[in-house]
This record gives sequence, structure tokens and C-alpha cells, in this order.
Amino acid sequence: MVTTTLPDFKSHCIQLLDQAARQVLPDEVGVQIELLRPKLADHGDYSSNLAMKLARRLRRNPLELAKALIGALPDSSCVEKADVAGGGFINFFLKKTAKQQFLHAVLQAGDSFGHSRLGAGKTIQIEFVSANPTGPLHVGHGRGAAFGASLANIMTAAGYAVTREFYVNDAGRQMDILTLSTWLRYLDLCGLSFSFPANAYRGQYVADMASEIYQAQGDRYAHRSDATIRQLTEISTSTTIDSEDERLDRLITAAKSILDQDYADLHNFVLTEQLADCRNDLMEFGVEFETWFSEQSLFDSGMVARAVQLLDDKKLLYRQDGALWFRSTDFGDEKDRVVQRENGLYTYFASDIAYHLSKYERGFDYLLNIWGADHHGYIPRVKGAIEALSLDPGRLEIALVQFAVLYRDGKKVSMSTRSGEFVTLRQLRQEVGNDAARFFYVLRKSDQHLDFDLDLAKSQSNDNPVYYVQYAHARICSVLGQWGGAEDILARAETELLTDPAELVLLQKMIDFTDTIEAAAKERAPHLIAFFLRELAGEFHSYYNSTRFLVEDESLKITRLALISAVRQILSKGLTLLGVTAPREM
RNA sequence: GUGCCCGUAGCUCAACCGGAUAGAGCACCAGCCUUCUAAGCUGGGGGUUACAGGUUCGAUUCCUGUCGGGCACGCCA
Repeated sequence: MVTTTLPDFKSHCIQLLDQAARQVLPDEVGVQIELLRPKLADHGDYSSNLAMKLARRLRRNPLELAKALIGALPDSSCVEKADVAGGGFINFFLKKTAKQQFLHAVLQAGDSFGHSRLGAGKTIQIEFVSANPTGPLHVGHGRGAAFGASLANIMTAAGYAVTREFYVNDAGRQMDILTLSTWLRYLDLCGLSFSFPANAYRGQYVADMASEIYQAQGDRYAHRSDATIRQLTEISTSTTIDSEDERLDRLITAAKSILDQDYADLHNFVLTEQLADCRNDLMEFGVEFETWFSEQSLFDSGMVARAVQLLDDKKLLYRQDGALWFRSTDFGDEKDRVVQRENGLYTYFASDIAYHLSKYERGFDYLLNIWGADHHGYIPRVKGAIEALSLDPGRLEIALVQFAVLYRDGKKVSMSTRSGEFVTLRQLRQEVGNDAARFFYVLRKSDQHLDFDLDLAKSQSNDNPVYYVQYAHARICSVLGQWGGAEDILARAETELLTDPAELVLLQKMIDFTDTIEAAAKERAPHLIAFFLRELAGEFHSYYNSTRFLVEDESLKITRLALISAVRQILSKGLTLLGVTAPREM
């Protein structure tokens, strides 16, 4: 029997209740009706608190109200009955046949099962990772990457047109520091050795880039060596410089003047190198972007100047102590912020205002920034700037992702970023594998700190939730393989044969899948998918142990295989949403 | 010090934005492999949801205070 549309029992029950409410309470039309899945099977398949919600306002007894509503419910082909229970809950019980027949709908929908029209094709830009291209990604970036990529997949499934964007901080001081660091390592290779600044980038990758340059270009970037070493040594050893930060800035200035045109070459080289490494790392992790947006381009195109000018036109800038300030306190920030420094350079904030202006001008319906939780103090000024530009701050949402802390042998793995001693995403991926990393990263709500247990992620045991889910998938593949029949035969399943409690539990779980994807999209909560998969896998394993599939009775065999085939399809779909592979054998 | 986030079983975490008896996994105890993968299953103990108040039919969820933890408070990015 061919069904053209996938039944949506929840919406159906809401419609029934809405019709009943219009009849019983004509004055209350338009009240929001919400259904939830009760924890206990005795409480039915869907439950509504509508009667209790309205009871107070209408000064009526909630039980009587509930009874009246139930009495007015229209007949339905898939609802068995509705009961009143507790203090006035209205509980819907679906017909067993409706659940059984749902199986056909799942198989028919195939890979698109679980998709919904929640997003109605609205466009949303999700910006995430956006790490400085000054070194390898570390495990903190990994969580943002896994979260953002999974959420993008989920929102696509929920009917949004998603654009993934990586903001490249290719302008500014950090890139200069990296360029300088690389050049100093390079000079070392040229035999011009002196003390390396403590606050420069010290990682091995810096030395690697230096060596690459040396091999390709020889001592080309050290040609004025006498003057060079004298000048650098002077800055390195000077005692009149008050801070190490300033010493670094002096070195950068010196490098720019010594290298002149060549500085841009080096800058460009290290940027290209790091960006390629970053892109490659993310691609291997299953994380890809439609757009890599350059901060430098905002300066080159005059966007930064224009954004600042717009604020100035609105009389929201003033000059003080030689710097140009934005009145962000007018928009709820706790203090005003500098957009242009005393030395004439724009601040990071200025280019960020321009960046957000660009996002708005590119016309997305919604914007979602995924930031590390350490940036939370930055939100008011960005929202303030958006408001100041007469843009709608409501279209921009900022989701914060907390840090991930690694544990090995039950102990915290210490990390310090500058020393080069941090754990990179690549190391993590090599140690535990992409699948475990992707899954573990989204196993917690994003606003919770994540304790990442390396030993657990590596263990090939029943403790490991990734393998638990993947194993369920592989088991089903194995059974279907031993059966050896063609998949389309499964459409002959006689679903009324699915009467075992374990079978009905699985059917109910399938019915919940679309709702789970919608909830994960709405709440920006990929962990809901991970939890769903663990539950579905658990219910399958339980079924597997209690029931034999490859039985003599042909109808029964086909029907059970159809059921587990649908489970396999959903496991695969869910794992794919999270960027985890669904192996056919393990 | 100020602001934001958090505090749930011994451990790591859920709980569908206020719903019914707060749930999983790990760990612990007791069972299940001549049958489709035991990377699996079945059963058991384990809680004053940090603490004290408040709001209401109803609170882990909302409000206030206290205690404890994390993060942020640059003319850095």
C-alpha cells in the first residue's frame, strides 16, 4: 500500500485537540497546544496539559474541562482513544495498526526519512571554528567544529538552507607574530642565531615552515644579514623596553622594514600554509565550509571604513585620548569600546562590526555564530553595534560552546597554548579516531563543560557508546547479508505481525525520529541525536537477544527483517548527521 | 570586586524551555554464548535535584539569597 505522505501523529493529535477546543471553548481559539511524550506507557503516546493550563483562566475544573475536550474530539483513523488522567492530562493512545503501518512509511521515505519542513527553506548562515590561522587546531576548536558541522547537518534535515562559513583572521597582530616567528626560525637556519622571544609562536610547525622556506629560497630573506642581526639583537637585549609585548611589536616593525616587499611574501606564505593545514585537518574530520571569509578583504574592500563611517553618521563615535570610541553603552554594553586606536589602526572590534554588516547585507534570514564560551563578554558589544547600524539583532544568534578537557588515565591532560605543548585536533583524531571524536564531542549539551575521556573513546568495549551504536548497525547489516534477499522484497512486510512489545517499542522510536531532529534543530542541540541513537541501538540490541529474525515462516521473517532494516536505515541516518560512519561490519 | 554560565546516583551526564513515580551509561552484585557478531542481553541496589526561602494545581526547570566551581572583564585577537 503506497502512502504519499509520512504520517505525523503528533501534529495530527494537536489538530484533533485544536478542533475540540474550538468547539468547546470558542473564545479561546488560537491557544498554543503542545503535546509531549509521557514517560510512562500507561499515560498513552502523547499527552496534553491544555485543560490544566486553561482551568485557572476560565475558573473551571480541569478534570471536567478535559472530559469536555475529549468528548468533542473528532474521530480519527489512527487514534484508539483519549483518556483523562492525573490532574487533568489528556492522554492520546494511538492505534496499534497505525504504528505498525508506520514501518512502510519509513522504508519508503528511505534516506530522507526524518527530514521535516520546520525551516521552510529559510536561509541560515552558521559561522563556526573561525580559528586564527596561526597554528594547528587544538581540541577546543574540535568541539566547535563537531558541534557546528553536526548542527548544520541537522538544520539542513530540518528544512533550512544552510551556509557554513569560516571567518579567517588573516589581518592583524597575531598573523604578524606568526610571520615574525617563522622568519626568526628561518634566520636561525641561515646561521643568524639569537634568542627567540618567549611570547612568539614556539611550535614545531613554525620551524617546519622556516625550513621549507630555506629549502626553497635559500638565504634570500636574510640578504642584509649584518644590519639585520645588529638591529634584532639590539631589540632582543634592550632593557629599556617595558613589556615583552612591546618587544615583540618592535621586532615586527623591524622585520617589516628590513624585509620590505619580502615581508608580504612571508606573511602570505605562512597564512597560505596554515590555512591549508587547517582546511585539510577539518576536511579529514568531515567538516567542510561553503565560504572561507577573509578579514583582510573587509579592509581591502573598504567595508571597515564604511562600517565605521555609518556609526559616525549616526553620531555614535567620539574621540578621546587620541582613539576613536563607539558609544556601545547606549546599547547595553558596560563600557564604550575603541574602534580605531591612537596609532590609527582599526581594532579587531572594528573589523568585526564590518564583518557582521557584511553578513546582514548578504541577506540571510538567520545568522548563527558559534563561539567559544570565553567570548561571552563580547556579545553585548557586537549586538550593540548591530543595533546601532539599525540592523535587527534578533536575526543573529550566538551559541556558546564550552571547553573540552581531556582526561587520560583518569587525570587531566594539561594544556598550554603558547608553549606549543597543547594537544592538537589532529593528535586527538589519530589517537581515538574520527568517529569517536565526532561522537564524544556532541555527547554533551554544548553549554556544559566536556570531560573527554581518551581511554573510553579508544576502548573497543561495551563501555564505548560509539561502538555500541555502530555495532547495532553492523549487526543488522550482517543479518540482512545472511538473508541475502533484495531490499524491495521488504515492502511486502505484513506489519500486523509486529505484536511483540520490543517491536512496538522500536516502532514508537521510529515515530519519534522526526520530532527529535526538529528538537535538535530548534534547540541547537546535536546531543539529542546522540542520545536518540544510543536509545534506539539499545532497544535493537534487546530485541536482537530476545527474537530470532531468520525464521522458517516466510511472512514473519520478511516482516521482522523489514523492521530491523528500518532501524538500520535510521541508525545510519543519525550517525551521518553527526559525521560518524555507519560500518557494515565490525 | 562586577557580569555571564554551571551545581542532579560513587563517576560522566539526560530530563522534550513549568508536568505525572527525576532517567541512561560507567562502576558494583547476580545470571545468559552447540541458535542471525557476547563490541551484546536480563535482573538488582543506589537521590531531600548544593543549601534556605518564594511564586502555583504542580518546580531539577521561574524569582531572591547563601555556599561551591568555570569563564570574561585590553587602544589583544
